[in-house]
Amino acid sequence: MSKNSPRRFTKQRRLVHDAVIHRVDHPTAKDIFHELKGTGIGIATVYRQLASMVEDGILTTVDYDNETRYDPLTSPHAHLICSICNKIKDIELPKGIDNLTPEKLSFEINEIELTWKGICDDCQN
Amino acid sequence: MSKNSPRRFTKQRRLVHDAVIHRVDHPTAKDIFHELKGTGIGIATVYRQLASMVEDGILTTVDYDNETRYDPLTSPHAHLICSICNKIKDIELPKGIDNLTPEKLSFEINEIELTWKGICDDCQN
DNA sequence: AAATTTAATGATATTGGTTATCAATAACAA
DNA sequence: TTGTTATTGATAACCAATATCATTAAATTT
Ligand SMILES: [Mn+2]
Ligand SMILES: [Mn+2]
Ligand SMILES: [Zn+2]
Ligand SMILES: [Zn+2]
Repeated sequence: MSKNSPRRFTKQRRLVHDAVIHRVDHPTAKDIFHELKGTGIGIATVYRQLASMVEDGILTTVDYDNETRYDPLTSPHAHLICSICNKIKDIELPKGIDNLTPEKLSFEINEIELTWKGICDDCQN
Repeated sequence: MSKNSPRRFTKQRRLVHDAVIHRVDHPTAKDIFHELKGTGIGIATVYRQLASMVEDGILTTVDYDNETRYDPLTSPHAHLICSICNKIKDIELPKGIDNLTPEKLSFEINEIELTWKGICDDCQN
């Protein structure tokens, strides 16, 4: 949204970017950190870079179980969260959802968050 | 859901229950603790009692900003969250929402979570 | 290609929400 | 009343996330 600071193209920024940009499983900062273990990157830098990518609109966040997860899919979509394995799956936002938006109120809507929680097919035994 | 443990009616349980059961603003554990400041109740007990009330199905939880908030409204409903004052309002779940449920997948849905984030009328200046 | 500027890094301390520990207490049953 | 044991409260511990700060290294200027 705001690009007011001159962002330097560090090797750490590239590392975090490349580690998260293609992932579809909504990793935490620690997940990314562990993936980059061999590079010597600091945990604080991972947190900082992920936060700056959110600022830049490259990532969105998904809060689950009081932990921030990062999502490279920035277009509006819904989620399926398995309460057993905690996996988060992207799913298409239902077509008619915008028609159901409460417009009577003077609430200025910026964002919709739709999540179905349950048990994924892998965990159904 | 499960009432497998013999729950004792302590005065602390009554205090927490009475402090949260009629609230409509989705308080945190610390909010309840501060409301009960004069009673000498311990912060750990507040956390424990709130958790046990969730177990008993008396409360539900709403996670926002990596903090657990407690909700005495246990029937399915949606939320409006103001990203400025962080107030959470209950709102009716749109009628047609169940028809939009993704049933193609073999995902066993237990719960729906629908939240609109934006700016409440009070914060629009 | 230096020299300069300063954003970014990494180690680590700190914060804040939440849970674990455990001796003391009190609810409940006998 | 007595015995059992769930619950309490103080506090240590845990964990995600942020703040601090000396050092490093992009980016810009000589
Ligand atoms: Mn997603
Ligand atoms: Mn609610
Ligand atoms: Zn699963
Ligand atoms: Zn507001």
